[in-house]
Amino acid sequence: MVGHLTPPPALEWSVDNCTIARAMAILGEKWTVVVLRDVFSGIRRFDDMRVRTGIPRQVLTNRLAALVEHGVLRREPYREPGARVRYEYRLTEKGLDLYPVLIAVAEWGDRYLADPEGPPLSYVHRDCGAEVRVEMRCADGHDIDGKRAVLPQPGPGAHRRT
Amino acid sequence: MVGHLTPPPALEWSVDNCTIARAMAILGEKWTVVVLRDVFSGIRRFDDMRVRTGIPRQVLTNRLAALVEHGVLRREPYREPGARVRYEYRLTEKGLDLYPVLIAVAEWGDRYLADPEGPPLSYVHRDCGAEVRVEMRCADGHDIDGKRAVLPQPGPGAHRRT
DNA sequence: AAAGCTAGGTCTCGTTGACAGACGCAGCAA
DNA sequence: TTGCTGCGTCTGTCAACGAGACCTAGCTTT
Repeated sequence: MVGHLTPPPALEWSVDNCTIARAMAILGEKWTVVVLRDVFSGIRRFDDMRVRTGIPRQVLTNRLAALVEHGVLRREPYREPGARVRYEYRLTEKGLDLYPVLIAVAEWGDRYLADPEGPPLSYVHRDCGAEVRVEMRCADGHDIDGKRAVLPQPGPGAHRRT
Repeated sequence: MVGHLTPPPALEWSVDNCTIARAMAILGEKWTVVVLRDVFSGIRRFDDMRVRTGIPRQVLTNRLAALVEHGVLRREPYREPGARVRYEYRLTEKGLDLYPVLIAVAEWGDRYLADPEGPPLSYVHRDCGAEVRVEMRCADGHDIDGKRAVLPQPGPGAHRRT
């Protein structure tokens, strides 16, 4: 416990190695998160995704290739009886680790952007069926009460701007 | 407690009212989350953001306008001594509620995309200085252990596809 | 073996959005 | 009057998206 910290001078740390920007370079391309939503829901095949989402073929091709290239998805061969070998897309560990991102986005969207009848998709705990949410907690185990209780700080990779 | 649930038939619920897609229509535009990162870090003025991020003027103008229009930011007048009135951009409640999203993205980026020296930015608990993380927890209070313990389900707004 | 189906992948072309750089503009100061 | 500041807008170029048609490998059917 160090007492209340004060914000650092905000303009002094750089931005070119920003991990948020890098993450969003992957996740922020149009349709990428929608593809991930489907994959998390067990949709693994090109045409299933395309039909469900309406993503143009080329774009879907690009997104899947990019996600595979970034190690979020992996391409696995499968074979339906009496058909040739095809490939499906499955989450890697790196991909599964996007679950909190997906749920955080869904939670925000559900709160502010849902239709009156509610969101079309929810996430529940497999063991008890209760809705899953994300919560902020600090490494010392304190639950973060208000959002003002979080303080952005320069991290180890921060370097001053010229 | 209902025992383990089995996944629903995945192809049967629709997608056009998806709150994830709607959220990403706001957050997924290029640079939007980077702008938010700055605003959360206390950067509130056009040129400060532009210099720090390198976002082209037009794009920054568009993003700020879009975020204001969506109610994520609000435009507040301020006046430096001996200058005319200008406007700065501040988070609304709706914007502050994006904190879990921002931290979830940062956490994933930090884990997989950071430079060897570490990320340039971290989020700490204002009271104790410990790093803030997001965690998944269900409404019954169970911490979600593995990521396979979450099950996507059709929600109240789900409607079948034709 | 010829023809057709399936689950994708590829090509083309029109439209939108990003980027860089220059210019405009409302106050305030000199 | 001129210049500075903090934005905003205009212009032209290039990449990405969107719609639709066309291609393809391997299987089945005749």
